[in-house]
Amino acid sequence: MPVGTAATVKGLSQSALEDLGVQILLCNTYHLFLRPGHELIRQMGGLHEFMSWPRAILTDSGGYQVFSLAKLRKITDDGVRFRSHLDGSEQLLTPEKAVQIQVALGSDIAMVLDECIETPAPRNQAQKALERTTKWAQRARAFFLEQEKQNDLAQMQFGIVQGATFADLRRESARQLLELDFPGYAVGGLAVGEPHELTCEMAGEVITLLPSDRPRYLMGVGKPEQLADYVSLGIDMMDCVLPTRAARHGCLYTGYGRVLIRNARYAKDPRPIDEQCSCGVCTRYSRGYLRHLFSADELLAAILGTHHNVHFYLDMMRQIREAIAFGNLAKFSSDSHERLAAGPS
RNA sequence: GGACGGGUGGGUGAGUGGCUAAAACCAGCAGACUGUAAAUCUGCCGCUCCUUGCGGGCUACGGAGGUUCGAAUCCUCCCCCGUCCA
Repeated sequence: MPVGTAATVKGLSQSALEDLGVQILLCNTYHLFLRPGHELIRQMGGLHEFMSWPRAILTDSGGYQVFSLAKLRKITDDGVRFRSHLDGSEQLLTPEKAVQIQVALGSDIAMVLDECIETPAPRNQAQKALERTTKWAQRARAFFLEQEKQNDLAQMQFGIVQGATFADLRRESARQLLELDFPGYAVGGLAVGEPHELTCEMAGEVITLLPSDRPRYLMGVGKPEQLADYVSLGIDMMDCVLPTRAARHGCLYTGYGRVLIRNARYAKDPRPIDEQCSCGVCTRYSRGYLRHLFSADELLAAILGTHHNVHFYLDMMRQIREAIAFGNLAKFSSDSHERLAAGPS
């Protein structure tokens, strides 16, 4: 899932996203709540209509902002009190409020509000966040089911496993959430500081407990060379800002590593970003031209870079699906590790 | 011919006796980015030497002299640039 926090994937139009084959976008509850406001979006016909996106939308709950905006919030058992980074106003986000906002937005998948903490974290802190996340999930689930009864929602709600880097806490979290019978489950609070091996270990601990006939979603990952690892573990869904953000910063992905397009070595390079890539950028523009756009700080740099990186990620996932179909995901995974580590020519 | 104002590292431009190899910004070079406070952030950015250290040497604030323990900073002359007056 490409990330479109503020109802836009930075640098790409909705038609471009459709053409790239994007099936589902991630948008953000907290950010859309602050601006332009969920009631406004409801009045505009819901998020799909508002942003003209006919395909699926998953809305994150604001749980990640508990982590990323740690300096601007205070957390209590009731919910999270944010100091808005936009206007300084104080905003209270509770599990119920997060549901309410997402119902107003009308996303296809709504995430429960969770407490995402930095890793590594002390065990008692991890335990506390886990317990709160479970309690919030219970409240969010109850509130959602109530809303569903009243409003005939075309929306699903996913729970989020926490537990930092403690295997037993992760398992405990999963078991508690299973009682709430979510139609899909996410693993959150990973890739927030711990090494990749530990991310895999934690995801692996939990994945086997979660029903394989329902989507299992690892939140906020990952680097290109990590995607196949996660899928190998049983992960069905992922989202990440990396392809879009890195693109804006001049980091372009290829099948053989990253091209830091601002580097002087690419100034007169007539080749495309990735000679194996079939995207609209690689079939048309040279590295030299792209480097020029980035150097000159042109808008088109971000647009073309993002287009390529999103294409690259989607293509990576296509290849992974293909590998699964052919029964050689393990080989694909190790091969891609090697290729991506090789570095661009 | 005269009167002012000014000449600082690739650029703009601070600095008006020591804490200055010289602020800041830009450019340049390299790096980071994982449920987006990110078109952001970080490091390097005179030359050179090595036992890589808050290390040594050299060169540097238009030019040449001078004052001073010490000068980008003060003095003298010269050369440029701008504005104005003749």
